[in-house]
Amino acid sequence: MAGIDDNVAIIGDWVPPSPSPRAFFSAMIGDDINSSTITEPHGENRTKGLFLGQPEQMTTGNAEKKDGARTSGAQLTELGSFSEQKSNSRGGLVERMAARAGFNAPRLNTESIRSAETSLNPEIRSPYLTIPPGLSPTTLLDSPVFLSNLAQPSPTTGKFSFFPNGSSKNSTVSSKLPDRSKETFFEDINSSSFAFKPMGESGSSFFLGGTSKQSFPSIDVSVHSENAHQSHDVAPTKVQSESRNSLHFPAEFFKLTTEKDNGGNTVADQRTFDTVGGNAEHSSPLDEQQDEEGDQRASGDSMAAGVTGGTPSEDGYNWRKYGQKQVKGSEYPRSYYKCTHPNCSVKKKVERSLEGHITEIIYKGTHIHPKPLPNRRSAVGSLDTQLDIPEQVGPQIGSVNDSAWAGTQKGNAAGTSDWRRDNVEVTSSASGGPGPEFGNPSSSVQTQSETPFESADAIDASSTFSNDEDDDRATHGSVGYDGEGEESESKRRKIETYATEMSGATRAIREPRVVVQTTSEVDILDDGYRWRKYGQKVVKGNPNPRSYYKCTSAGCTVRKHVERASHDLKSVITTYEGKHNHDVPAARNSSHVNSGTSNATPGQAAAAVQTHVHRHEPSQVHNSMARFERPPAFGSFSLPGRQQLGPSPGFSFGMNQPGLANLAMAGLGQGQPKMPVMPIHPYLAQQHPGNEMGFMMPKEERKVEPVTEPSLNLSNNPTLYQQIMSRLPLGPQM
DNA sequence: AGCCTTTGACCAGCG
DNA sequence: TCGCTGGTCAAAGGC
Repeated sequence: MAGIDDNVAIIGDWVPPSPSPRAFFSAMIGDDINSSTITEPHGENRTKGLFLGQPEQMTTGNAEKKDGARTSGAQLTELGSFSEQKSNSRGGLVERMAARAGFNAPRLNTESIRSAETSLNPEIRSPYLTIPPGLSPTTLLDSPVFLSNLAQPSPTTGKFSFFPNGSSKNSTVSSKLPDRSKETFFEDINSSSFAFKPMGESGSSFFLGGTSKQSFPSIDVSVHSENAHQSHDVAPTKVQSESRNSLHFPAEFFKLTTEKDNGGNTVADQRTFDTVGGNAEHSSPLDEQQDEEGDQRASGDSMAAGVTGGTPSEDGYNWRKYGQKQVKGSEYPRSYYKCTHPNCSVKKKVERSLEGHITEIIYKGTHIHPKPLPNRRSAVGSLDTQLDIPEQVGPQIGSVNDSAWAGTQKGNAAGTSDWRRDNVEVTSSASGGPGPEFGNPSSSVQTQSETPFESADAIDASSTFSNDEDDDRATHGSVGYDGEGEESESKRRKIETYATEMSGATRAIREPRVVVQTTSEVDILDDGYRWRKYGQKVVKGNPNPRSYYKCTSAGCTVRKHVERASHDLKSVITTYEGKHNHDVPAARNSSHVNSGTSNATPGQAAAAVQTHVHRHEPSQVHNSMARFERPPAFGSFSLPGRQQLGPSPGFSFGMNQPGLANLAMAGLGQGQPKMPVMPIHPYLAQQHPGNEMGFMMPKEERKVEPVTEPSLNLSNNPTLYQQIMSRLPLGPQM
């Protein structure tokens, strides 16, 4: 594959002029790394554990082998052979899939990691880099010092002070590392069986597998592709930086990559992995770790979540388990999770050993939101907890291809060949795709818009955050962290500031509640929309059970609960809550599961700019301050014959917040809904077009109970709710 | 009150 | 068409 070759070539070009990364690393942690070799017989588990994301490595290695003439640098060679060995060390499904697909999807094997970490053998320990609490391997990766192109000093620079062995100097050293060194640094790590020794069960292994390992290799691919196709417009250094969040990649880069992806799976795959892993990467490594540590303490599984999503909540995101199954060929039961964020369709499959250790995690999709703030009630899907910080909002890649785990993001863990293919598809679509996501390579790819650096710009615009990836993360992920831990003050402040701004918006986006009491036996359940019952409960005051429903339409956050009136069993009280962003599904008979295809697709929604309640309002579209709808130009991004990738067009991203709006405008061009835009309730948009203060409005619940207006055509259920909603007062919601 | 997990059943794709 | 399999649904109960 050209992509691979390119990679190799690039890699070769990047032969480090500076001290070997290994030497560097060695200096930090001693000779352990050097002493440790891939042949070190520490058991298979160890080997496996040490090399999460090996597929990527393998790819690189294979490529190298494939075109050894182009491969320069002992490191690469070593890496290649090493990868190969890894490959050998790991058998089973992944390999089979790899063989079948010609590609190895990264697979997170936290179990292995655990084994390694639990080892008491000093020798085993040696190759590990012990990271003190508060510092994650990804922190290193994220550190501005690795962003040579980012001259700005960052508070995060201090992260290295936490480097093991108390080598504060490490920080200095790292910062001085040539880009190439940086890159090779990790390669060496890989090749030398470097691993971050998990702190506790969860361990940092997660980072290694999910972030460090996967993101980097994949990055390499992207970079290489870029270089190969882009005349090296992007300095390796820069690329390296990008590896973490792709924020600074020129649009062309993504475009090229995408194109390449279309033609070559390898690149696409790699990139995809980035994307997948990207989710995790969005978050600040440091914060993430900190946050995760807590989680891990509880579950003991691993940080895997963060990037790889160990336990449902360990990765910082909120997940709802919707199924579990013993799949054939799998030793352990597989659990299925969905991100509880209203508009996020990310799913993951987690296999756990009997001990509860995660043995495999496969992500599908890309989070379109930052990690929810910890320490808040685990609001599943709650806007309060999961800020709809649009940050990445752009396109909901994951949702986009829900059709079959397409769009997938193998988070870190990775994937099967099928997922890989999906990724490719996604990527392709992304190439035309809309919105980029911060820190998400794939998203970046998607961005391929005309505005280069949109991501970066967006971030910058966002402000207060410096433009380095760390900041980026702060914007995307850190926001979701409480920052408990060693987080620097400055960073904390930034986060807080951002969070504060976001919170304002969050309050503003409180969705209205409309209570509708029907007097007929026609249950509003049959209101034309598709609902999924997710709970039932008997609430006091009413002996009749209340059923809870969520709109099954992708991207729709509308919920409702229905119960019979205690005083009149014929009366059905339905309480709607949420914004309502799509039209009534065309066909009631369409597959429920595949509602995504039957329900208004994002594109459709975009075109119509309709919501359950508010179908009108062209003004919404034109209200630049109120909604951030996908411009027509985005049409080019939509995938022919498939669900549109990005955020649902009907998905409204409010930008009422002056600051945010400005930022958005400053950093993003039209059609680049990737900036921090806040979802805003349609009411706000309607009622306060251009009202920049709209988002400051306190949450409010509108209640219309019971609905008694005879004018409401109850017989026409599909429009009942709309009628009701449309009749709501238009006054300010302040 | 709201959401989660559990778990058996259902559904669709595939050979 | 049938059986297998993976993925999802949804009732019930728990947190």
